[in-house]
Amino acid sequence: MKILKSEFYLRDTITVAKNLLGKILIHKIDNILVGGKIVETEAYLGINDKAAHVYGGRKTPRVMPMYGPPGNGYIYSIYGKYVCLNAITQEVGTPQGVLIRAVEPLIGLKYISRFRFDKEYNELTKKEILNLTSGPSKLCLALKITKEQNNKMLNDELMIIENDDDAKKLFEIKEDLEGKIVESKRIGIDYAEEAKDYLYRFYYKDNSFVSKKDK
DNA sequence: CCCATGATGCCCT
DNA sequence: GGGCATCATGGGT
Repeated sequence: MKILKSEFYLRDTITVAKNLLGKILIHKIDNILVGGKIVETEAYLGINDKAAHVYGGRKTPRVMPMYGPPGNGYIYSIYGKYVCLNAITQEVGTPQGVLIRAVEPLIGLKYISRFRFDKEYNELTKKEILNLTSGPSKLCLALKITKEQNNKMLNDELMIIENDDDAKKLFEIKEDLEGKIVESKRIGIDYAEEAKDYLYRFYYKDNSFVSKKDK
């Protein structure tokens, strides 16, 4: 199992956002594993990006994990009851990152369905299956990602690994549903003026767990 | 299917 | 006190 190293995240953030597609997000909780393949991401380009939490160089307690090392995890709470996960890019002091917006559930489906809908996987409706991890906060609920993991490197309990032959075999990853990478506008940032139109969202055209597709 | 709306609490001003 | 990198629900089509 090859965990992505700091160097992976020490590249320009757009490149990292695109290259995170296809990688596998895994959460190890005691003795169980849950995880999925990343199928949708968004890049947030730091202090000059009006959509970013650190726009203008803000250094409030909430956003400090963004100033951490490449490969750090930034998990923030939003709308009262949800959280979202970012993988931090660039060197210490340069606060950029990639929001993980959707994954395809693969590992520990039994636990994922329990965490998300408190049901057995084979009792889920088709709609519920598609709703397991098709959004930035849905995937956190499904993989039991909480602020416990905030400001920790993504190479331990919460980690992102290569989707290589090893992983495919180990986790019995079947035929990949991907298609081309689509570049699109970021979601939920209407306040960001001209930055709201930047094409900083990336997703697999043919994957059904993407949160929102363009026409 | 699509769209509109309310929930809900932390974080910042 | 206002805003928020969201989600679930309910009604119309």
